[in-house]
Amino acid sequence: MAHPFQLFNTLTRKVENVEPLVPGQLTFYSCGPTVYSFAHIGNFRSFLTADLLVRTATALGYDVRYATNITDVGHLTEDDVTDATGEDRMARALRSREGQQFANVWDLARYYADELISDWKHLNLREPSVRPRATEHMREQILAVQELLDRGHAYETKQGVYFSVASFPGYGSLSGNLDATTLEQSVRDVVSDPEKKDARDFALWKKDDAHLMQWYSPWGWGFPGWHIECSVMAMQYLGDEIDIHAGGEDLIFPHHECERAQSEALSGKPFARYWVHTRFLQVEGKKMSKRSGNFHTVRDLLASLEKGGRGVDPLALRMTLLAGHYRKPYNFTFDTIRAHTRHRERLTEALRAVNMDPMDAAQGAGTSDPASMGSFEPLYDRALAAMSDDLNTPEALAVLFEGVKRILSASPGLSRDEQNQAAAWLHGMNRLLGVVYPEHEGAQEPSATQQDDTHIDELIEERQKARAEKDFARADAIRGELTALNIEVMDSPDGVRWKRKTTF
RNA sequence: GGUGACGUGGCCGAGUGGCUAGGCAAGGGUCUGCAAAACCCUGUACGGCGGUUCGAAUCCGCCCGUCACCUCCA
Repeated sequence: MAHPFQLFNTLTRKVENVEPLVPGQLTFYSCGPTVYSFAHIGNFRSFLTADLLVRTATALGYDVRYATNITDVGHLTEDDVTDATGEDRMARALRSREGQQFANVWDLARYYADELISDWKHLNLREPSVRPRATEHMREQILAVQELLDRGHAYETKQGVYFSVASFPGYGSLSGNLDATTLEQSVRDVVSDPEKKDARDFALWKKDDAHLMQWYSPWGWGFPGWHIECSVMAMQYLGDEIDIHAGGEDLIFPHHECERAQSEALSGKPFARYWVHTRFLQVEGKKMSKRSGNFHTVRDLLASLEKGGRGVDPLALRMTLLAGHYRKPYNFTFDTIRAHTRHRERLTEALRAVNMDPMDAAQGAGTSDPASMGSFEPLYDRALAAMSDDLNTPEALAVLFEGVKRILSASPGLSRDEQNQAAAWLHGMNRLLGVVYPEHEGAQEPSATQQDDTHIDELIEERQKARAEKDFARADAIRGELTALNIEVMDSPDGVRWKRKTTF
């Protein structure tokens, strides 16, 4: 391997060389969202970290097996609370105005899961090797809970089944929440099961025959605890010991701490070797929340202006999200989106300069073997080195811009050979970063509609005619009309091009 | 209260002991019927105060500020 793959491991609080269990292979589990609403940019910052991890590992030559789940069970908003205030997130979503279109929670979950995958593709995220869903692994979860009971790591009360934290000495080492008293105090003011033996114990199964999603178990009707699904699915698809486990920083505690305890109690082996956590982003300098008015879903940003969206180019959004290092606080702003929309335009210019049609660059995906990049190979190497170094995306982007500048300064005038080398480099950079051109069929420009385009093309046509007749007054008038439609026209030696102007 | 992270030019962001990324925005120029794109040029920053050192944005200490987790959240 050209570069050692290094990642910050939450467990050891150090940047470490990634040494997989089986050399050359990498098993990776990334925690997905609960699908009770549209995914927001914060969700995707974390999914993007997973995506970049997979791309980098693949580029380094690892054979990656990548699982990411969909949580389609509505867990309680407070894990321990058994009274009426501990409401299920999905049940709440169903009652909301938007949720009333769904017949039941199952429909709601299915709808948002589909939307998640649609956003996923727009943002050029790689498809996982497997995308398991919690509801489709109920039997395995019940068996796991039973196994924990049999092994003496869990106990049953009138209200549920709990994992006994005292039975697992390593509890707390991932999050640093080692102090039992602190934990006890923090859960003191919520209503909890009086039969729980230890305040830290968490639910494996909740008995509840009134819950909107319920299954039959050895303990009667109810539903599984939040953490058990990931243990079960990770172990089923990747094995008892996995190499890397990732998620948002909020998952360090309690989710990953609990997941780890359960899994290791089940298998008797270390669960994940490296834990990778993505920091929350801020939006316009503040924590993203609906109340602050800075809450953005991916679909709102990508949707066209006509449809009430912001008309952001999907890959510009992707680039904006990866412009900050995943472990550092990152302030997401519209200024930054604007800057990256510009970068996308330059990238498109570069694709043109090397004779790649930006719209179907994916089809023409020629070779991107570093050897065929010629003098661009060092630039690829630097980007790969940056990504290998704990996913240093800002550095990798800087390398990308350097290469783009190099291509544009030399063009026109690039030889056929140079064009091919530059094209191979751009393909390689796209495989690594996914910001050069879309990789999924139909993932580009969800904002554009056929109708708009026809009208615009007519105006352009008319203007061209006027220009040919040297009727520049008429040509400029049409330009004005187009400008009013937020269309910018660009004349060039090889024809007219136009684009929608950024309006945010 | 406990634990942790971060503070770089107008803005976004690398760098982590000497060689001082990259981009956006701005100003000037080339090109163009106009405009855009593109290209060329200009711009020397590291929260504060001490300390270590021949030399610190980079190491150490203190202070100030911002954020996060400990409680549903990616």
